Amino acid sequence: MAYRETEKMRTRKAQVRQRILDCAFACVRQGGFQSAQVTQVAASAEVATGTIYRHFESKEALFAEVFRIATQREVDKVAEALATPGKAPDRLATALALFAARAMRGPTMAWALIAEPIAPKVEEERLIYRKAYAEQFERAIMDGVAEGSLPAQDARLTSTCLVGAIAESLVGPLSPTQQASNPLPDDLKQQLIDQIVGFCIQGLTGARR
Amino acid sequence: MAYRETEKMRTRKAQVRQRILDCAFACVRQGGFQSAQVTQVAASAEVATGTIYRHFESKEALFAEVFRIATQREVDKVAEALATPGKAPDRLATALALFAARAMRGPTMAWALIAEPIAPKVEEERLIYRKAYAEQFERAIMDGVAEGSLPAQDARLTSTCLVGAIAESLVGPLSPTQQASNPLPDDLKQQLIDQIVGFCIQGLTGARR
DNA sequence: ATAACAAGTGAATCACGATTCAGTTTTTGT
DNA sequence: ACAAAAACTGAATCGTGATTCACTTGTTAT
Repeated sequence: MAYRETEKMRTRKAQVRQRILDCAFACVRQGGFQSAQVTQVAASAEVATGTIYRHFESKEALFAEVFRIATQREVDKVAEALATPGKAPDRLATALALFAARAMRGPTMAWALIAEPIAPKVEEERLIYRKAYAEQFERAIMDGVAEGSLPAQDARLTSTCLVGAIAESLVGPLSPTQQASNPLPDDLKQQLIDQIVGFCIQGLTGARR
Repeated sequence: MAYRETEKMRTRKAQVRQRILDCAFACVRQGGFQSAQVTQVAASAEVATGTIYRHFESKEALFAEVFRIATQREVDKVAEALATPGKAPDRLATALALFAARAMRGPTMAWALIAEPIAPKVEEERLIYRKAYAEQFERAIMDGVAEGSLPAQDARLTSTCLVGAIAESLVGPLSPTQQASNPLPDDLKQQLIDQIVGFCIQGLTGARR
């Protein structure tokens, strides 16, 4: 008898797996899921195509995991912003601005997470992602209603409207293509974000801040 | 010498072309652009695959035209709703409700027009479509600002937020898949639409209607 | 050193759908 | 009826990219 899996090997395997994940992530960040090819991921991770399949069930499985990781990051950031002390409208404004700013900094990834059409298995992850967001915003909105800083409303619905308004105004008409060609200067970006957040908060509170 | 193109033939050709367009339209309505295959369109129009290429440059060209037609229909409806007499907020509320109701009645098509990712040539059409919408809503918002029924704002941006909020709340989380499996009863649909429009108008005016 | 097994390789294969095109049918004017 | 010109047909081809697998290399225990 011989070869027994050892700690060293387990570590090395995990590293390769991680490198593949990182490279896949980079591919998506750069060109979205559409342009993410197994061959490219393999090349940039410096492994053979076949190796990908030693670490992941399929392309879909790999990218589902990439999606999950990217998503978790964003949701955590939003959760963090919402966890600060203060009245609900202020916390929401902060979180929305953060969400918008991050989407703007990485529009391709934002588009990929929010709207880009993808394989069913990845789409499932998107549902989870959306639910996670909805829950964050919903909770804050419900806090606001409870403390009287927001009028009564269907928190689930309005949280969805928030995400839609931001997503569309950031990655819709000012779409991926345009983003690459004409990057806005920072001050205009900030102004745009302020306006979008203004609209959203007004939609929630019925009043200008 | 012989065959000279005759009126009869020109008509017949136009009919075939139209039948292909109609069937392609039906395909998109049913399954979005993603699932629209040339072979299927041909089959349902009862022509050979090759015939499609006698009438259209390419698959992209065919679907670009389908997109244009579907789009024009929607934009016309919105334009009509906005053309009624009255104060801007009321006209906008009517138009938004109409937009939402139509999207809800045909969610797959709505998704295809608003957000489904597609070939570049079709994407170009989408840009035109979005501009057409933006122009309609923008004009109404600017009317409102002028007549004092809306506070000063960046009409372009807010009109985009409107579309995003509606699109996301109708075809996002309550996505194509879900729509098929659990169709809402009419009264709840109406209620949902009212709430969405409420959020939007509040976002514009800063006040409940 | 060697046996036993796992991990890695990448060219070959497969899947899928758009597109082509040689052959067939239809239409038209004489 | 016939020849010229389209229009139609659909099986074959092509392109693209995921997936496989026979083979090579690396690792471990004896």
